[in-house]
Amino acid sequence: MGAPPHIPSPTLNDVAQAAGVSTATVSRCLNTSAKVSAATRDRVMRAVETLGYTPNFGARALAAKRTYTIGAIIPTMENAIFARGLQAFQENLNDKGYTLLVSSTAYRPELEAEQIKNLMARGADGLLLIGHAREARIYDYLHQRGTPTLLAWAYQADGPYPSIGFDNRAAMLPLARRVFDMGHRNIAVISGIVQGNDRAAERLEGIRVALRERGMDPAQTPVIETPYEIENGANAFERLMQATPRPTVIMCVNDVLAAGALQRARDMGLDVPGDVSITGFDDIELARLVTPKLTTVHVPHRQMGRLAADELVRMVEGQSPGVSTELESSLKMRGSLRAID
Amino acid sequence: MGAPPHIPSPTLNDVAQAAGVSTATVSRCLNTSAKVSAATRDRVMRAVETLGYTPNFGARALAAKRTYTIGAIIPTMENAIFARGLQAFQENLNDKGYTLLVSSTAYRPELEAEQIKNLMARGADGLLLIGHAREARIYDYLHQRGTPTLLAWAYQADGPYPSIGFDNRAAMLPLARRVFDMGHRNIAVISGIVQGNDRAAERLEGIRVALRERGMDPAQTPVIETPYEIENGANAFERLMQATPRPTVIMCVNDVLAAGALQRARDMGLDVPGDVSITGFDDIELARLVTPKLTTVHVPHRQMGRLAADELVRMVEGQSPGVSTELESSLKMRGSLRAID
DNA sequence: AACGTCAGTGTAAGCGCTTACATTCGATTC
DNA sequence: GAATCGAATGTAAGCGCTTACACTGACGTT
Repeated sequence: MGAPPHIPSPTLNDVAQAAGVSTATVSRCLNTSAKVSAATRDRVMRAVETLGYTPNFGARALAAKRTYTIGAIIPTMENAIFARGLQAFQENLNDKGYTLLVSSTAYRPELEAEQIKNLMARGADGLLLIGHAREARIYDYLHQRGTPTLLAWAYQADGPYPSIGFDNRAAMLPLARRVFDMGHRNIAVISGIVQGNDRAAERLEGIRVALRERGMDPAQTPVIETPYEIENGANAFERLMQATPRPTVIMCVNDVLAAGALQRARDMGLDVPGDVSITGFDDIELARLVTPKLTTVHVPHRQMGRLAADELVRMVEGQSPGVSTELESSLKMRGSLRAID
Repeated sequence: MGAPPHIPSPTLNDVAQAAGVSTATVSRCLNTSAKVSAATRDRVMRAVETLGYTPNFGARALAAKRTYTIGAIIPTMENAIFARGLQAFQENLNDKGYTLLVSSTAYRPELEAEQIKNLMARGADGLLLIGHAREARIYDYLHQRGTPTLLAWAYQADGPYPSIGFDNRAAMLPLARRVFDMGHRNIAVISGIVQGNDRAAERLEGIRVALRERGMDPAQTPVIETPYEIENGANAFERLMQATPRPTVIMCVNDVLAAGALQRARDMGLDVPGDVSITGFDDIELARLVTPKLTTVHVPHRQMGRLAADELVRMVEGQSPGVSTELESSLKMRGSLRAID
């Protein structure tokens, strides 16, 4: 190994000297592209190349008050729910010359405020947040700072900030209705933690609306709230199946919990959908990997991510005050749901 | 909405004025904690609170040449291979007062250099990279800058940088041997793209070593290289199964590809392991979700992430020159592999 | 020939922070 | 009571960059 030489990174000034110009000219070459003669630009670029110069991000942000960085805060990186949408978001952002900074709250909403501050401190030009449910003081802070903010994974026409996504309640409704139409009357639900999570809350509410439509009492329907994790879905399933009479269908508010339920069903020797039906929500890849494939609600994650990037950049660049977009979801009927005969 | 007031963030100076002290004192309160009287600290902290002050990260980095930020570059965020290990890495880092910045190359090694520069420009104090395979000039750059760097997900005693992980070849070997012991002679392999990916390359090599041990010619064994994606695993499976004689086992270098293979097997009406066995590698959650559960090689991802954070922080803080650690992997026999009788 | 114009370039003032060094002042020592 | 000390605080010099403004000189105009 030997002692590292530890050469400090070359600075703008080093480049300027090497190219025989002022720092202003180098900066202009690197940024505004215009206003520099071709000959000079060549010389500068060569110097940049030779020295292996990379602009210091902090210094640049400090001077320009602009970072071309967008921050996103999601509840979790561990399961795939946000991965695909975020990937599309990032790709689109990169195409537009922006960089994405992601941070996760591990489903602890109380951490969000801190993470927002962190991203702002790092100079984020705009923010992508998930869902609507958060303390008013966070919105106050954002509004005061004038930070362009877009809410995703949930659509709400009259929210405090523009949003892009779908109406989680309305999206769950057709699935719940279908479940009834197939003859199920004994329903149990595995939900995510509803507190601080409007997506989960709305999906649950969608099921309740359907129950009421059929003259049933939502209070009679067993619901287990549990953090989004496969194992938790499995445990919830096992508990729910102990009720008498046993549910004929377990509706889960997302595919991850549903996959856990399915796994436990198999481990308990129960046939799905023979002994019990299971439904999910999101239509992540996992839904088609398990056996039987999950009946679920398809959400256009990629499209959502792409559109979110479009709109957020427009907001950051002052070309849009922030427009909300509602996306369509659709039912995916697969093997895990069967009619009661 | 109304026009946003757009109040600029309060600065250190604002806090200093509010507390009636100099900026130096405020800075000391926030950082070195010592050297400030209790009374003053109280006053300052109150001012910080009142103003909702958050230090400007760029300015701080610029002045302190220290960011308490660690950068990590992984091949992909989309599938779970790195998620768990990285989660543990991040948690441990946070406990130590560091922040993690992640960026992904989408399995395009040529993007890595750029991302490294980006993370360095953002002031990363240290770097976590995956595997050993990369151009020498990247190592040169890192070495010249003296950036503490740790390589993970692969162990190599004599690599250019300290590494933490396991010997991918040695980890694959027992599984391959077991496959032979169970009577399989007609083997086909689905591999990730080997180019620029030493993990995939070594795992593949592990299989070849086992083949040679049994006096078989690795050149006779069909191998399909394909990017890590479920769908690709599925397609590769279908192609491999067209060979005559048909393989009795498809060994995949990771669980994601194996899950794809399994899915396609089912879609083709083939029974696993009745008609064909399938094996994976990594033992991610997915391996236990599919039916049948995947026989695979278990890798202690969480432990790896945790230890990586320990060591990298030690390196950053000058307490360690960088020590490599080899982790143990273990065989997980599950339903997707069956003996030939 | 005198002038205005403007593209190309340089000068220098910060951006918000940390920290080496200087200063202050009460307590301690002789 | 003067000298010494050290804890607490202030002063101010940058860190590497962007950008408003100033400057230069070649060109076209009149």
